[in-house]
Amino acid sequence: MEKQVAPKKGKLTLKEFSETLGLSKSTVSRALGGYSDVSPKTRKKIETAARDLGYAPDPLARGLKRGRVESVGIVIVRGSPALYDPFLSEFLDGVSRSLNARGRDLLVSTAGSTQEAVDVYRRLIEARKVDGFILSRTETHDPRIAFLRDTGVPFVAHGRTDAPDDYAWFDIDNEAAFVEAVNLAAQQGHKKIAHIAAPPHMNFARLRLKGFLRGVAGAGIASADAPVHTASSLDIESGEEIARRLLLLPEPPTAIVCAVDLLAIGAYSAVKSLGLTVGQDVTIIGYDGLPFGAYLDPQLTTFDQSGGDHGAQVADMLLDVIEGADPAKLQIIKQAKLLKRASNGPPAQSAEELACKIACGTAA
Amino acid sequence: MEKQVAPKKGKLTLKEFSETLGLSKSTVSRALGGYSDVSPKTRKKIETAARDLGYAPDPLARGLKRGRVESVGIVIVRGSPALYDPFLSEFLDGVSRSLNARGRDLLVSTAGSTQEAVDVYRRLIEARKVDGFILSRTETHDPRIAFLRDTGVPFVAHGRTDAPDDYAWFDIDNEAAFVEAVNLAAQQGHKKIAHIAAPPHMNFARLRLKGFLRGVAGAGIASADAPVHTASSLDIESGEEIARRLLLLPEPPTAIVCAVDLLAIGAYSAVKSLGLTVGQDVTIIGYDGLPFGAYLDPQLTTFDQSGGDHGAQVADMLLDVIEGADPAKLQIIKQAKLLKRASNGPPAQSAEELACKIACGTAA
DNA sequence: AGAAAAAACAAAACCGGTTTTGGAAGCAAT
DNA sequence: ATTGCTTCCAAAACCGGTTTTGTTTTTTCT
Repeated sequence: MEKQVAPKKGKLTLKEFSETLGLSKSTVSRALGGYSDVSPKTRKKIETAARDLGYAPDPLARGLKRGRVESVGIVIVRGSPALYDPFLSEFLDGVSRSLNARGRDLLVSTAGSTQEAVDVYRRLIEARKVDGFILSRTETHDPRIAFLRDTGVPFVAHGRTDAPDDYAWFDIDNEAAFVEAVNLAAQQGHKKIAHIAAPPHMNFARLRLKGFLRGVAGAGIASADAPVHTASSLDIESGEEIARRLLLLPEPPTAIVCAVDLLAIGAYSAVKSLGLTVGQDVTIIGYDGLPFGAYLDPQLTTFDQSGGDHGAQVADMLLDVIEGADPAKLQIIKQAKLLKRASNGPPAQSAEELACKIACGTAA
Repeated sequence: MEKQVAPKKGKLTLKEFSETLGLSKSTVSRALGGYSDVSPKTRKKIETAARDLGYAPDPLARGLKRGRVESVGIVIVRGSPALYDPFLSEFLDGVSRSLNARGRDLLVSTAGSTQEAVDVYRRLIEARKVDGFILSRTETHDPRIAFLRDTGVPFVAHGRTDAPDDYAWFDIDNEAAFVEAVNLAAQQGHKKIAHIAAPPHMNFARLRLKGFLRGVAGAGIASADAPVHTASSLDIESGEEIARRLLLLPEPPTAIVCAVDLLAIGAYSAVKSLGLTVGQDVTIIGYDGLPFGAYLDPQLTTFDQSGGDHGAQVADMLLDVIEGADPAKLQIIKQAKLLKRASNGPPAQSAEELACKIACGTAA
């Protein structure tokens, strides 16, 4: 194979463009850049010609001088259960739409852990491939945020950490959502409500637990009647196993509030395998709004995520930060929307009676 | 806010680096570029110093001169049911890994249709943001491929079109997989096997149908005993509706081979709602290997996708094309792997008996 | 030993823009 | 009429590399 010569794309260059106009490069550049020392007449002429001839500056060359590349990055930490859920695709779609509307693009990379993500950040910064970052799935103590804050690179987090004071973030009010979930169950007459929590190093998990505890306290339920079990991994198996353990307690909960939908789906299995009916014997409430939840029997009561909107919002915030906005002033919290479906309802019997029913079922 | 001055990153520049070495820019650049007109001694010295001082050329500046940016693009066409499935995330992960291993990055954008995707391609090419593209979910007549072929920009398709001759692609042997699916059912004694097809403008759908037809012909089943219904959209509802229609035929099929898992999941609902048992009364076979399939009752027999491997493979191919390989010689086809689980089995009764059973059930 | 060829490095042009500096023309004030 | 300001445009430097062209030194050949 012959050594390949660059095809010399027929792109119109500033030099050529300005020559056909009979003006200098600098004048044309300044006119298009909106500087003041160009007469209105000349400016008009240049702008018209640019449109007609289809001139647009090469972002690469511009980036070299300006130090910006008009791209932002996101590093997805794999291994999380994110693979199951449509949230990521929707989120990326929203981000992409927002960015494209403002002439930017999105660079995506993956990493095995948040630590590894930091290495990727370092590489991308070093290589000058992005102007800033979007972070997703923040952890309670997040090394990524520490790193980016230190380097001074613009970023926006989707989700907070334990010290969400001086950077830009967008988050759902997880705490309020779980207060609401507990209230829903309490109002329907549940006296014993359990929580299957996610590992507390995920910040959302911490907040959901906090909301759960605030909810039960508010409903006047003793903490002994509000057992909390933490799942080590956020998958269906884990949900099933823990729900089963909860239901086999001497006094089983009549309602189980799950940190994420996958755990709730597992809980369905546990309830069914014990011969019970979801929504009658046991209320199950999830969180994530997985489309799949609508196909479960009965349909899962959960909270909507609307990842697209989040993505768009976060991307917009990041562009603002890149353009100089104060990150500490860009902090947005949004309420989650309850999707009330069919997996919740008044308890068919009390906890004691439920325990009895379970004992009979498993004995049989 | 004051006009912000570029922070002047402390990056080591070629000029500085070569000066500390007492050499010229050109010599240093050529040494690191592996050119021959540098003495071994000098080269060694330069390479060592580069490592010690952490010098790396700025990709932006390099790209400006070379015409390459060390990034490739992928435009995801939204609106497809892709949102449900983990394939996309896994695919992106695979792509990203492969690219990063070779020092490249991935730029992701979204579009509402393949036509719109072409506009995005045009913009990204014009803006010189990528060196090539990865296409996913090819259609039978794909405008994206026509466009990219005409412009001469390197690309690799994940999936073929109807005329897969002169470009690089990677595809699963959809046809063979569906022959296998039919054979599986036929060998277990099914005499009447239906296919819920996907819209034929998706190329994989065309090939799966082709495989299905070849399979039934090979099994000696008359086409009257192998009804094909095409789903207008690839979702659960659609699968349920069509499966229901199939089962209410005078002589219902005892096995249903579905083009994708989502349709199969819908078929489960139809079977169950008619009081039948999946895997006994009716065999259901899917395709996609959605993790969710393993949690259905009974577990869904389907074909594995392993999106990560595909992504990695496709990315590698693209880099080869960018480096000058002949696209027409890069065409890889891979066999799908059957995940034999519990939704298939010998028919509990003949088609006539099944019709009877269904009639009783719906009457009751 | 002298000419030709090869080796090793340096200087300068270039990629395609932006930004700083410079300079001519036009007008008001002294 | 000279000085002093603006206004508007052009020249040149710069961003940080790569590549082409030049030059000096060393080696090889007759």
